[in-house]
Amino acid sequence: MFRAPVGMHDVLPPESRAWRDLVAAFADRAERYGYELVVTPIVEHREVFERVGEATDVVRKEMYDFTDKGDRALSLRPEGTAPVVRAFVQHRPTVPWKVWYVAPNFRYERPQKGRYRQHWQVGVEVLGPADPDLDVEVISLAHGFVRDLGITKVRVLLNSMGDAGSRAPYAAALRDYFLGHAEALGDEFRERVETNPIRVLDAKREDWQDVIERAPQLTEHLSATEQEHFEVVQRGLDALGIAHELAPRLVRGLDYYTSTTFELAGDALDAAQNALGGGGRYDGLAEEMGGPPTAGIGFGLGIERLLIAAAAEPGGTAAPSRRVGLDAFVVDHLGGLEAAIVLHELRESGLRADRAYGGRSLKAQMKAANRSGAPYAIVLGPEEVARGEVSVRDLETAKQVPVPREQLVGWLQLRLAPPGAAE
RNA sequence: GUGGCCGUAGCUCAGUUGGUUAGAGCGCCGGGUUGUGGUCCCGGAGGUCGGGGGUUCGAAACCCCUCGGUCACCCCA
Repeated sequence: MFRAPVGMHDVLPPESRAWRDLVAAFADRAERYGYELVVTPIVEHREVFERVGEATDVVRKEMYDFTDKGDRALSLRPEGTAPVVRAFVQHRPTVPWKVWYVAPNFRYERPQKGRYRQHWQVGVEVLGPADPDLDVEVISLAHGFVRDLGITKVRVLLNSMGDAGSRAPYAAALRDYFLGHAEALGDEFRERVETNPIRVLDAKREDWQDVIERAPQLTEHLSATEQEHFEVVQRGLDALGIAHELAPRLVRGLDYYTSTTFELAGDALDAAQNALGGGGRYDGLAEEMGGPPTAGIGFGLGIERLLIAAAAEPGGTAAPSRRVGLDAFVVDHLGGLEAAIVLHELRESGLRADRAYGGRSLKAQMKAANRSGAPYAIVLGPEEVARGEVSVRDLETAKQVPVPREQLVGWLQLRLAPPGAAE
C-alpha cells in the first residue's frame, strides 16, 4: 500500500472545511487591504533560493533539490518571498505591487508537531514603498487575520535588523564579542559565530544563554534613519491598538531581512513551534535578484500551525460538526431520468443539491439525505410525478408537503433565503 | 541528521504469565412487509496483528533488522 511521503499529509473532508474557510478569510482580508492574488511556480532555479539564504539551514540543509531532464538545477520552494520577488523582477509591474498568496513550501527536515516537509503558507508581499506606514499595514493585516480565526493568544514580536550600512559593523562587533567567549562554549558555538553571528542570537541552547543575553543589541546600532523608521512603526502600531513587544534577539531564519522584522508567536502552541508566522522588510532583495533597487516587505503564516492554534482555543474556528452547504437532497423512487432532470434544474438555478446513486432503497436514500446536511429532501415517486408534483420533506421537522413540479425552485429559494433578504 | 515512545479492522482501542477459528465500540452496508431519515433492535462485510528474519511444539505478544507514526533536539511556519 502506498502512503504520502514522510512529513507530507493529505487534507480531507471534514478537516478540509477549516482549511477552505481559512484561505477564504485570508483572501477576503487581503483584498480589503488592496492586495491581489499572485501564483508562482512551486519550482524555481536553485539560485533563486541560494541568493536569499546561503547561510541559512533552510537553504543549506533543507532544500528539495533536483536536476530536470534538461540538466537544470531546480528546487522546490522552501519559502514564499523569493519566488514573488523573482516574479517582480521578471515582469516589472508598477509599484506599489501588493500581492497575496497561498502556497505549499518544502523543507527536508524531521517532521514533528506543527512541522512538516510540505507545509502551506498564506502571505503577502509588497514591492515598492519603503514607507514605515506600510510596515504597520502589513503587520496589522497579519494580526487582524489571526484574530479573525479566533486566535487570541498571539503576541506580536518586533525587531529591527537595520540597513546594510548599520548591520555590517554590528555583525562585526557581535562577532568580536562572541569570539571572546568562544573558548568556554566550544566548537559548535565558534563555528556558528563564524558562519553568521547574528543568527546565534536566537539559539535556544541553555548553556549559551548567559553570553547571548549580554550581547550587544541590534537596535543599539541602528543608523539615525533606521532608528526613526523603527519608531514610526511602533507609534503606528500603538495608534491602531496593536500590542507588540520589542524582541531584540528576534532573528528571522532568512538572510534577506533588513529593517523591520516581526513574528507572530502563538502561545497556545508548544514553545518549540510557537511561531504562527513572521516576516519583515527585505529592501535589498529585488536588486540582488537583478532588478532595480526596490524596497519590499511581507510575511508568511503557516496554515497548519494556525489551525492547531485555532483548535486550541474555545473561540477558535473549527470545522462545523454537520456538513454544511447543501440546500436539497433528491430522493428518487422512480428510476429513469426524472431525478437527474430535477437535480439539473436545481443546480442550474443556483441551488446546491445532491442525490444518492446506485438505485438504493428509499430508506437508504433517506438516510443519505439526512446525513447530507441538506434541510430538504425532494422525494420523487410515481404518485407525485403522476400529479405533476414532488414531495418536499423538511428534514428538521419531518413535515412533508406536495409542491407543484414547476414551482419547486421558487419554493426552495423563498425558504432558503436568509431572513430579510427578500426585501 | 541525533534521541525517546509507539505500530492489532476505515477510526478509537481490548487482547490476561506466548496456547485453538484475533475481539469491542463507532463508522459502513443490509433488514425490521407493500413508498420515507435522525432513536431502537437484528444481521453482514471488513484484519497477510506495519514488513522481513529469528527463538519456540506453538508468536499479535519475546529478540534483531527495517519501514512508518509521534514527540524532542537542531532549525523553522
